[in-house]
Amino acid sequence: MADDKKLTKRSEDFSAWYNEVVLKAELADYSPVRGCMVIRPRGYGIWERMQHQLDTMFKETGHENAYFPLFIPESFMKKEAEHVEGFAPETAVVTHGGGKKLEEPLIVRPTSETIIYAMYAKWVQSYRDLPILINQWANVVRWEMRTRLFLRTLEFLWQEGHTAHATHEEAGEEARRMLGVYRDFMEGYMAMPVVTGVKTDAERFAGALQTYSCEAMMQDNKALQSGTSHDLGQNFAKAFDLRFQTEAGGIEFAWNTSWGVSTRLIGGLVMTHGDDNGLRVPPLLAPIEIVIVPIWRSEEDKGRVKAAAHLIKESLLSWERRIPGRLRVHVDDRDGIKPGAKYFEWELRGIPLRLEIGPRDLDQNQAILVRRDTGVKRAVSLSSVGEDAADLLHLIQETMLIDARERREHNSIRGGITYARFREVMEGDGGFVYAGWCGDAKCEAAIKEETKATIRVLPDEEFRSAEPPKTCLKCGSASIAEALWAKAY
RNA sequence: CGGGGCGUAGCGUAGCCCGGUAGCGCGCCUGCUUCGGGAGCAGGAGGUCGCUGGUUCAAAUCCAGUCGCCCCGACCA
Repeated sequence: MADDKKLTKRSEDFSAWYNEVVLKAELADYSPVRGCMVIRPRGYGIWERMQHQLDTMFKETGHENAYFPLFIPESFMKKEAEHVEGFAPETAVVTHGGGKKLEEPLIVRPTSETIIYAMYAKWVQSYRDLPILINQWANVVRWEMRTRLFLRTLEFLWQEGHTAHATHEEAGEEARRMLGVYRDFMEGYMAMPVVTGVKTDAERFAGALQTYSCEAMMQDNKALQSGTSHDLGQNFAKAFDLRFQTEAGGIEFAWNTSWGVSTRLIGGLVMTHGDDNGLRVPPLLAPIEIVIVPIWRSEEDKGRVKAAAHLIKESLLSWERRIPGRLRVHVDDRDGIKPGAKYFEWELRGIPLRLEIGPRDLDQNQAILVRRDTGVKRAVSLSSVGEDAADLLHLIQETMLIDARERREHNSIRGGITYARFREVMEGDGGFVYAGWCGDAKCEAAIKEETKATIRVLPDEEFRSAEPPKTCLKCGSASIAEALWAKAY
């Protein structure tokens, strides 16, 4: 049945489409544990490439990796009032170990601020010990009510950077710097454009002074918070007695930041780039960039075409490209499956470039390159296939970002929207709406109540409208900041 | 936790009202023919019908209970 093979269309049921893509492209699968998923090799391969690139960027900005325990003493969590209040409802608690009740319950980390700053307090005596710039790659647990593959699971993988500084200014710069790193990564590698800005009180991280965020627009026009960076001020330093002696001889509390991105990014990748044929992976993150499909009729052709396919792979692997690393190539020479079936399979999995080689091509010393993003086919000479493939991959990467940005702008509304119109938009197609805000949390809450839309961020300057809004979207009094409103994941 | 739905082969499902040998599609295995956009034919493997109890000569089917999952609402990367 042909219908069994087709995905639900995005326009029919976006949520069903998303689940099918994740499962059928073999990125992840449901596990026997409620709310927890298994990340399969094709999904984990993308995560590994994300990790590698981010890790490089963290190192380039002076950070080192370390590892802190999974378990956090309950008393640690309780030391920062807002923090415990924010996370208590969603923590998993270990009460027994080795068959005995523990004297003090252990929290399975939902995030590691408390244990990390407790350790920093031990390591820091003087301003000479600062800054501390540490990142850890870890799993965390948050006991969510409703889960979605990659977007919200009880356990997920992430990185959390934790830094300590001598001045607030330096910490503030760090928080902004890492937000910039996230943005560069999301746009440069994921081809996922983001709006950056600062969160309102309602959406701020529990225990932070300021939370900065990257917000991306998914194809259903909802916002995905894809990375956050926090200026923690001295809140945790005070809770954990993280003090240092200044150059002048006084004693001060250190200033902290924390910042993180998670496997949620994979969900963002799917919902940013996927189409009705399946996943589309930007080349820079694709574990396989090029799949070679040999085509044959006779036994005789089969031999020579398969041999040619492997030779082409060797040729591609030896190509010196401008970016680090070799081309990542796979030859699909499985017997008993027709080429067409292979095309559908690799398209579903989102491989950016397909190379078809058949007897007729071989006779003409050429191959066919097919782009996953546009479907456009092109014949190339076997003598220049490496260069052509590398160029196309580069072009695909660029095109995906441009297309995603165009889609976002097309679904963004700016300038003088009435609240009635706003409600229509949020009940209809949704999107990003830039509008004024009076600064009162009551207006924000009322809008959330009535439309489900929230302020995703107060956008950074480059994202703001040329003409600043004058009045609050809700109450009509003077606007103190332009806000980006949207429904969110 | 409130509302709605569903548990039958790896996946999707029919059968249930009206009890009586568990069926179909996809996938899987073998063979032959195929192979430039989801192949065809032939043969084959695969099921404690979520679980427990009850009614009955007999339960996927009727009754009671229970567990799990999915969808919609309040929290969240």
